Amino acid sequence: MDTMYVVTDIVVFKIIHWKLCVLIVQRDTVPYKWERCLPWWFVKSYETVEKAAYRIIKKETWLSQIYLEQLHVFSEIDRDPRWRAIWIWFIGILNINQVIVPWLEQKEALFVDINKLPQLVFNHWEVVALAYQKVIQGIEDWLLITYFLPKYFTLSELQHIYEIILHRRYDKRNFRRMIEKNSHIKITTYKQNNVLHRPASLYTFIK
Amino acid sequence: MDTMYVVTDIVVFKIIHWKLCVLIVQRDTVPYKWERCLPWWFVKSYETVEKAAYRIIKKETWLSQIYLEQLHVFSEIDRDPRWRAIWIWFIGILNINQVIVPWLEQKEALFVDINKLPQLVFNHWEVVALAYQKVIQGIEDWLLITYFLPKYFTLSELQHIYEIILHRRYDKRNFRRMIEKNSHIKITTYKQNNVLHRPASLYTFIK
DNA sequence: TTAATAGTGTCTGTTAGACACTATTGT
DNA sequence: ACAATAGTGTCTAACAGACACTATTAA
Repeated sequence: MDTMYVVTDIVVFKIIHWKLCVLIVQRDTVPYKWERCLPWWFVKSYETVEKAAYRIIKKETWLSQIYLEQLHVFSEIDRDPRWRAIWIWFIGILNINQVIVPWLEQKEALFVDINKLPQLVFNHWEVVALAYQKVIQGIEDWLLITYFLPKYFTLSELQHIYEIILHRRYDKRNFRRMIEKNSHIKITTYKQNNVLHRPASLYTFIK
Repeated sequence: MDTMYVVTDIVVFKIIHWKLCVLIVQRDTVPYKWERCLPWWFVKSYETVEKAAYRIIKKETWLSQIYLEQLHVFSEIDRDPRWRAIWIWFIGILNINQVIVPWLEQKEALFVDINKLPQLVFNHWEVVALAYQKVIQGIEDWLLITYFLPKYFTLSELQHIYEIILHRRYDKRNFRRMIEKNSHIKITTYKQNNVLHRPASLYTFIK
């Protein structure tokens, strides 16, 4: 009957400029002080691991809205020689309209193309790969994709995000037919405006 | 920076008499002493959560082989008023040939049909439901079903297990065609023996 | 009128599901 | 021979994927 530190770590995904990106921060504690890593912190005794994850995201991005889902628990005894701890990893998803305030994006926290990640401490690169696999699964199985988009979106945007994450192309007509059969995605009467071309109808998710 | 107790809990599944069953034990500590619950215990500082799960299963069943997979972390602060703890839940699967020694099965640990579970402490019933959902997912997505069967098995056994877990029927011919296309399941040259009918060919999983 | 993207229909090959009889073994 | 389960082929409807042109808006 031993007690341990509990740490929450998060792989935050967001599509930026039609690329899948991951939120990277700088460590402000030893070991590896100032090196690049994924957002993390200790879970406090008065909060759940989910609450801790929300708190960490808010500290790093000033955003209080994010989709979170548990990814995996790591509990190797020699991961950090100073403490006995376990690491509860989350996947987080921000939608394309959720912007991070600029000075934060410049100085401390930033999104990096998943294909151009810098060296990360510990096994963080492997965890990103695991998280990406789970996102792919979630998109094939159900509506995880909804969290990458705001409430209203065009079918081209939706198709674009499918293509980026699943790394394949869709034929526009076949894609639209697929969506028509999906009972969770419905057309609205709204349209895009201020675009330099025929405005697209906006769609929405119904859960 | 607080420390907590870490508990591992396991939902162990096994097909017995062609029914999906869950391993139930008796609590030997307060609160709820002697009531039915799922296998659990504290994670010690010198082991991972997985090692703890194996240890718990060995204590309850005397079996040292089991398939384990992480299910979910619960960390509500008021779940147990005596300690601040977090609960790491696992799914465990035993194959149809792995028997529990009889006196244990009678006295302390036993498998109960998932449709006839007794009252369980805490939210254990909900966790079983969550675990069952994940098993269904795992069977649809990939080869989780392999863990319900021993190394060699007949297609009728495989079909039977699919039918029990996914709660649907398959046509024998369509099922066999489906399996032929599955590159992870291969026929062997072995056959059943000592059966009162035409002996079936044995198949095996290649991973 | 042009530039830019939205929106639409058909054909074809593959797959999933419905369906019934013959084969092989032990007793 | 009988009891019991193994093992096999065809037809059809639904679906997935390939493919090219017209529609609508702002500038």
